[in-house]
Amino acid sequence: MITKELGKAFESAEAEKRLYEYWLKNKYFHAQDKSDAEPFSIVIPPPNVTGMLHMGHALNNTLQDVIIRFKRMQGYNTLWMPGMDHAGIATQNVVEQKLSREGISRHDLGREEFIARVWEWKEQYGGVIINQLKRLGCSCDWERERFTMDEGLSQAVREVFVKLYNEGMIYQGDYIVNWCPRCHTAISDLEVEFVSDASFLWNIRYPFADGSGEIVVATTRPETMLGDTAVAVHPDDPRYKSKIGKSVILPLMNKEIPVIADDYVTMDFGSGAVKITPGSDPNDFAMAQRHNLEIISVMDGQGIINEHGGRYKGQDRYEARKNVLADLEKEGYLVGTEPYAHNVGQCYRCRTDIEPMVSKQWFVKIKPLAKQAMAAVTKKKTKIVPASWESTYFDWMNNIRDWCISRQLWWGHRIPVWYCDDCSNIIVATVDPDSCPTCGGTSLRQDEDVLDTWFSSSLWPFSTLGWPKRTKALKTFYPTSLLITGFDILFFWVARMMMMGIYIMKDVPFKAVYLHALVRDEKGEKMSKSKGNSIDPLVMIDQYGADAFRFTLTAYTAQGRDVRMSPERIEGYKFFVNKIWNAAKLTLNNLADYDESAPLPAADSLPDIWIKAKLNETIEEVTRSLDEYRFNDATASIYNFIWHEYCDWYLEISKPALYGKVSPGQKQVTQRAMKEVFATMLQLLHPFMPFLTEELWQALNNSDEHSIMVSRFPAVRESWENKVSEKEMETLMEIITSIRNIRGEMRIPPSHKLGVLISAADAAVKTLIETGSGYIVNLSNLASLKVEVNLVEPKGVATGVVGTTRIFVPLAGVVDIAGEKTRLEKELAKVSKDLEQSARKLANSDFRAKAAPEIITKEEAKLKESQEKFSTLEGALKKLKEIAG
RNA sequence: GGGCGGGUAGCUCAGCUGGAAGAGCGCCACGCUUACACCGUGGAUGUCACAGGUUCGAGCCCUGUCCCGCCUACCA
Repeated sequence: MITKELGKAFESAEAEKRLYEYWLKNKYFHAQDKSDAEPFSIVIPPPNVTGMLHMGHALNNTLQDVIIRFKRMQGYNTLWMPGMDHAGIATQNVVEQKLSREGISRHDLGREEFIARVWEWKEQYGGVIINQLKRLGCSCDWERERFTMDEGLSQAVREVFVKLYNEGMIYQGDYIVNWCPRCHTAISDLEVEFVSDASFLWNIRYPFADGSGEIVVATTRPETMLGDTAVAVHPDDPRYKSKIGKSVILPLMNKEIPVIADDYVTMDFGSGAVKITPGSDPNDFAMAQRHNLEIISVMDGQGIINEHGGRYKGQDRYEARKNVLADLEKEGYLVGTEPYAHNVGQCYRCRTDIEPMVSKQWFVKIKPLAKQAMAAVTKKKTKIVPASWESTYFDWMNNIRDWCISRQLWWGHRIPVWYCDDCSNIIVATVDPDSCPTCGGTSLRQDEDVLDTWFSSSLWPFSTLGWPKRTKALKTFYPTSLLITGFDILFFWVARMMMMGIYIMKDVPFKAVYLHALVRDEKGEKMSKSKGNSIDPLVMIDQYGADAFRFTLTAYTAQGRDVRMSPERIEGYKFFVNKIWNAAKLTLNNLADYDESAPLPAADSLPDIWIKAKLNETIEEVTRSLDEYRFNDATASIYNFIWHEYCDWYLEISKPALYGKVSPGQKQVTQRAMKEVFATMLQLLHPFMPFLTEELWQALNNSDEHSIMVSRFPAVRESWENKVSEKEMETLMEIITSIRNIRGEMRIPPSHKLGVLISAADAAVKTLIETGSGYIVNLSNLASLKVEVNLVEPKGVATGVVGTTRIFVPLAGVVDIAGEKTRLEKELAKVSKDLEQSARKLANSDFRAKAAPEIITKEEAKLKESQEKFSTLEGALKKLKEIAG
């Protein structure tokens, strides 16, 4: 048969480009809206439109592609839905920075013009990551690519908002929220990151208004005292019981505030009294609501003290802190300062310290949604893998607070709420209203805020499939089969998709979710630009090829473990690619004169049967591993098969047959087996190394008519199972290894062809060895091989033992006898340790009484083997000593 | 403060339901054998963090301790 000639090495860069285009051209990535085949769908975790491919994306998308290609080859109607996220804050930041280089702000442009600029930016620079995903080999259905801000998805957002609003699940109100003074927007609890700050605890004296002494409070944020509206103590605190209801004078502000009692206060912290600033602290805000306290905001949206801050007006919050402290000191109110470590909340986007502020925001009532989302996991409607994440999921859901969904940004889905200036009616609608349905007035103002980006992301599994339209795609692919994502967005995204999917679609968004770990550097540190330890995936692809890179990521993915990426390991798998390439060259070269149509002259030889049995086991392992998302096991299994079974043994042992040194018939039989095994092996490897396998598949078939990616994934074949032949082949392999071992240990030069004698325990073993003698002679470089049943050990030989078989390598004239003596002694020590262990176990009556029968049988066999080996080695040693004298 | 994960060969890590400790890299020796030196053949290397316990049997199960990560939390 004709195969394509292969070059010296796999040219990954050239091949990747060519083959990806080939796949696209043939629409192999495209899923059918309607099909007889069973559907299998995954939605991509949409990368930010501003994003550049980093290691996290590379890992996440490689795993998705592995599963998608695997399922596609298994015959499913496979959809991998791609797309991007509009990333409200991030994108707005990028465009604002660009504008500031031009010397303008978004306010100079106005809202409409600014948004137009963002779209312009998106068209020009946005979505580079899509092309980067293509370089990884991702087989997404690009024809379906969606964007959270596109028309359909925006409609979905409105529909959901209106539905939630109408059903009382969305409300608006003045509450304390996390405010970022730099981004000028509220953010959700999740978007706040806490960092430890080595600061101070300042103790401040608040005198009683009636002059009867004072009360000392401690704070980490003295500047907020400007907005204090109470001092709280524990109701049971004997020190303060009598003071409850009295007033203290707020220093610097000279106003009276009450002393109240609330069991939120911890008696044994500090003085047991705490200042209450409802406008600047969420706990204090809650207390203010319980006690009907006045709520004063002393800062504006930029973190600058406003008119409620008295003489500090106009000062930035850090400057105000300094001045407040100085004044307190000066006026004798500062009692003490102690070093204190506490956590400061920062904006996850820009690292600015968060300022808790009271403002009017929109919220989603979350408890009812969370309840359903938990039930779905409890009832296994959605399976979380690894299951250990379930407790984290439940814990978060149980302690969840209402979701603040409004953002004071311009880029995003504008809240579909209008206010009528004529009758102050509120209109919540999916379509922009022209006039007020209540009074008919036309002066309508739309709410200025946009929605949290995660709001639209939470709809992703159904909005991308066409909802609110009832599309065929939606019917076919929802609920999706699987979600693969990093555990870091379990709350941000996974949990919210669960809630929205169940609420809107009345069904879970995905039947399973696989959470993978984070990619770190070699030292285990999180990769980041600022640390300078990040590895660019694209550089890795350029350097080692996408296949080696993907294989590395997959091989690193053990459940529940961080991925520590190092270029050395990628290089190692590049060597694996090279190994496969060369094995392919050998394979293909030896198929040149193979006539597939010719009748088969003989049955498979022992190595042929063996390699198929091994391949069968590999198919089973790879399939099971992928079914269970045990990615590292899948790669280990296939790596071992290709390198150590196919290359190291099968190809080597088959060479004589392939070179026609056995018989013409045998050559053809081996060609047939080799071709089949090689082709199957490529298919097994395809999900991990799509480019290399496609290239070799086409070379093997000398055609690009049928892509490997739409070929049928190998299935286990009962006819390939053969435990007996496997065992026989293993015996031959062990004999070969034993002779090689003696050669190596005894420093017998490879050029020296040995004459070996083998003693078989019985006629059956003798026949086996004789049948395989060609393999043994060839692979252990022998001049001659003689096999007898119970051969008497000759003098001056090195002895090897394989089960009941004894191998004698004459040493006369080759090496000194002392070397063999050392080798035997070493071997003997090892065996006697095994022997002792087994004997001790079997001598234990409890073991015999309680262990499973098959374990006992196994142990007995082990003992027998050790005993035989021991006596053989001992005998050999004795003989050697006789010679040596 | 709670929760989770981890501590196995020099390094990075596997080890699924408890039954003779594994891989890759590195290391040592030998080798240009007509696919591959990005290779081949052979070899060395472990008180499985520590202390108890359960069990005939523990890297794996239980208890405690010590380190190291991460997540979460309203003690000012």
